[in-house]
Amino acid sequence: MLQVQYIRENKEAVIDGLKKRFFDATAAVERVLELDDKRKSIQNKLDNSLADQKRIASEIGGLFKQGKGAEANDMKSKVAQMKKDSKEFSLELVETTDALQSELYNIPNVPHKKVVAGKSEDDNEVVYEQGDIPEMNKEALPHWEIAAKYDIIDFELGVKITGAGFPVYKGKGAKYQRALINYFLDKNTDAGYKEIQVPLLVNEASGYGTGQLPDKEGQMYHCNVDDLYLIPTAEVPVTNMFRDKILMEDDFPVKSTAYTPCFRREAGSYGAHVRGLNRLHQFDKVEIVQLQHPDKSWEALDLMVEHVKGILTELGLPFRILRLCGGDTGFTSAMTYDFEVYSAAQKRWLEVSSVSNFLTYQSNRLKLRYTAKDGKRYLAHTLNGSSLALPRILAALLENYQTADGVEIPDVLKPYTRFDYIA
RNA sequence: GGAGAGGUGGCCGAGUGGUUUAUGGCGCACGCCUGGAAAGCGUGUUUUCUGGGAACGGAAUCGGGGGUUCGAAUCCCUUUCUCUCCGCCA
Repeated sequence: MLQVQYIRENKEAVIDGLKKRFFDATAAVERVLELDDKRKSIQNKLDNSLADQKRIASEIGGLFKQGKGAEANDMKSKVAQMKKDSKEFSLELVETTDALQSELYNIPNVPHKKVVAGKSEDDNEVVYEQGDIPEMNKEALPHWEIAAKYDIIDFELGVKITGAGFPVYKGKGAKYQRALINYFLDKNTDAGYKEIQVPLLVNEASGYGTGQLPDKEGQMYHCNVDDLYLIPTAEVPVTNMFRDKILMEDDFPVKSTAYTPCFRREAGSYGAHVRGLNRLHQFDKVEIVQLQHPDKSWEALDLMVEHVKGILTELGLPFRILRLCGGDTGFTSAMTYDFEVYSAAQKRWLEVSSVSNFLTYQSNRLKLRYTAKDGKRYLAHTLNGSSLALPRILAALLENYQTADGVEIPDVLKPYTRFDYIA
């Protein structure tokens, strides 16, 4: 969430910036400032009342000590009304703080100045394109047919075991996926990211920390008995490792990478465009997360984009990079780049990575701070991105590398797969 | 799952209702001392909110939440986590 102080000092800029999301924040900003003023004045009254009570309590203590019980009992009656008042103040304070909090939860991050206004994905800007769109012959198969032909991914079997959106990878399909995971993790650790293995179930506090709760509750699977959520992305456990942390300025950058399965309910989305591996309830993803000094986060975002670019280049997939418009940029992000690879047989672009800078929006909620050289504490910046999401990469690799005799493996992956060909 | 013991500051560790300050130690920072250093001595050292230009104040904070009391680290309720023993288990 945004910081009240930031909103106060940049009121117009916040309102203007959010217009790029077609989000009218005028009223919400006013309410935030009013609630914050109210909170301060109540806090003041409460503090004063408590200070008086504290003083009297110690006076009573002194009187008892001196054996002046009668005087002490007189003073006790004086405190009764003060106690009543302070009780009321503290209830009011909680109420006001809660109201302020929920106003703040409902205001999205302010897009960076480079982000263009726009309502939907149609307004996203293509900022980079690489690789030729492959010319496939008419017999070129979409990946779900390739998967069936070579018996490497079984969608029906997944339906039997669990339900739609939970494919079973078999033989070289399973190995291919494992090879990709290892390859991605190696690329990330080579770039200085520390490899982490995290829990796949998280508690409520973690869900709030990264903003999945309370708004997107329906998108996560929930284990009711234990009140735990299956992670929709490694971002949740990895970022929450640093919840309530105070780092030293020299600790930056903190770079983490983790492979995890991801679980998403994706309610109501069925049909042709979610066929095969295009959209699943369970999928694998390798994530990169950075904690950054506020002065360095934009540079870090660019480097993360370059990093993902490098991987896609090695895989030999044609791709493009989009800078998302205001309306398509995630609620918590100030700027997001999406990577899309071209799926030759489906003749469409598939999103395989999303790289974002959240500035202090996440860290404010996480209470993730650092101590600067001047001894003061500031919120850190957080960034994350996928490098990469497996299923659509696998789909594109299967489709783009198919030949009449089988599916070739990109050279860079051969040491990982330990086979050169799927036939 | 059963029984028991615990959670105190950056760390260790004392503290069974009341002295305006949570004992003491370690670590860390600064100062004194020194030719320089160590030792020694002195000062400071949780975090959050809040008043103030600042100096300097006020409030909260002893795992979390609630209660009793004029007053709670201390008593009561609740919750969570850790440890020990037993049981189960890859």
